[in-house]
Amino acid sequence: MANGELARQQNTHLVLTELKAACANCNLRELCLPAGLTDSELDQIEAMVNVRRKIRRGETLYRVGEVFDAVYAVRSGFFKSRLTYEDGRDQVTGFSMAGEILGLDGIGQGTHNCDAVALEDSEVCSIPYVRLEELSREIDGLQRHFHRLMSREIVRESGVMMLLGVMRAEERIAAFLLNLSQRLNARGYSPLEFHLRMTREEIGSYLGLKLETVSRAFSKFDKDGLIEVEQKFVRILSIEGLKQIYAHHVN
Amino acid sequence: MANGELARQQNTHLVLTELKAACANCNLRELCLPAGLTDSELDQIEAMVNVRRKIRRGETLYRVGEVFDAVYAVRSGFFKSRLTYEDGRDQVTGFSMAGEILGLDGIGQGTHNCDAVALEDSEVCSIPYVRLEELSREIDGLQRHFHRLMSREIVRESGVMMLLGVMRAEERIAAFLLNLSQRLNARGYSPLEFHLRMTREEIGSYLGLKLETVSRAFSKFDKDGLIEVEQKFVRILSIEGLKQIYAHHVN
DNA sequence: ATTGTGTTTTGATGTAGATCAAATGCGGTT
DNA sequence: AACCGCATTTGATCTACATCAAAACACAAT
Repeated sequence: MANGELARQQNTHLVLTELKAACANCNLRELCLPAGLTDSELDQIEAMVNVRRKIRRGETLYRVGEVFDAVYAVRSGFFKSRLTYEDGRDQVTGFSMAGEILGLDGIGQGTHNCDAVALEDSEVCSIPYVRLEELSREIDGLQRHFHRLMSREIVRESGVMMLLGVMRAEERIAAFLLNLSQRLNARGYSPLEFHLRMTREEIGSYLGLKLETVSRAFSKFDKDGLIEVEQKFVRILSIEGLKQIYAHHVN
Repeated sequence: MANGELARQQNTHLVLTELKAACANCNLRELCLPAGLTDSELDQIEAMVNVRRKIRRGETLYRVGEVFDAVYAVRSGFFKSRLTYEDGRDQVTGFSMAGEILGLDGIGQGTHNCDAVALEDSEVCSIPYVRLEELSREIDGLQRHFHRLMSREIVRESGVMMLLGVMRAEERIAAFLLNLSQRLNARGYSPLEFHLRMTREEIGSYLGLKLETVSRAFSKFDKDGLIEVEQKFVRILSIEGLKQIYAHHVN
């Protein structure tokens, strides 16, 4: 492009102000950041969040074995985290949407422990870990917030362990749909109608099921009037009905 | 006892000095604490670890819903962490041995998210979370160490997710034995001979299997000359053989 | 020693979900 | 419009593990 240079010059200013004002104006602020920050604390935090990065659908934010030096806040888009076993079998360990933090698994060994793959064009804020360490020594609320985020990830994972360890196929899928619904709701989206960003196979991998089993459960829920499914579009007709799926298990 | 009072008086001094010197002399120090602490930092940390608590076999260190105010370092003994579902089904989410940290799940919501049950008479060091927050603002190494511990717990759990999501029964059990072996080895115990502290049912719950399946796998491994099992006693005859169990899966 | 209680082993049978297979549908490319 | 590659659905069959059942064993209490 002939006017690429000009465009870039104009952008320089735009990008800088955008970065400077980023967190204060971000509608995901209450998800990413602790409440009750002073203006100067917010300034410090904004200075720390120094890079926005765009990830195209299908590309990875990081991969197993890469050096860990930052955690990421999802600004827009959708990710899966994936662990691949030596023989090629893989396990989706989580799905991340706007306002959620990715990369916490890397702190322990200093290298990333899974792949984070964008399931749609996405944007993340990059937060260098050494800066995060420094700042959380200065800002009590940030320290605690960060600890909470890690702890919640531990709790989330033990929930998945329970799902994989004790629930039956339809229970897992009902739980999965309810969880998605609730997270979308927390972000101001409809909890009753949404587009799945992942394939049946990815859902299956997350839930420890085969894609055919996922598909059959969707069809069954549809037939039973609990949901309407059409490809990736889902409408929940009965939250209560889904909840009951895993309430009346015969032990 | 008639001389209980006297014994307690003598103990007062003993206990205090024991606490004062606790971490510096503790043989689990390199598991619990960061390396390279100065003497004064070590003093501060020792002051923070202010309570030793004994938990009898079968008793709980904490339960779901209890207020979280401390994390615990296992000094001796063995614990399971357990999540109970509304209908009574439960999932063992982990086993903890000396030098490991319990309770990290509580930070997120301020209440414990699982039960921690002693599988044998055990002792823990109690570390009040607010003191830990304060100190990790002052001691960089402690902050990082704590973050690492949490991150490793996240990684451990995603490993279990893979185990539950993609492995077959015998693979899970081989992986379980190898993991135990490796952790015992890191603590100076024999990696090849050990006593299981948990029942077949608890192993099964952890691995998403029924106790009969666990028992059958043990018998099979024994018959195949990979291990010797006699009740809770296990001798590993071929580490390599166990590793191969989950190497040659037909995808 | 004896009784009781809980754990483990082993066998016989059942089943939830995997696997195999084929048809249908959809989005992107030429 | 026609084609291709990929995702999804649905049916038929298979199988790994669960379930059911019973015996053997370990350990604690009396």
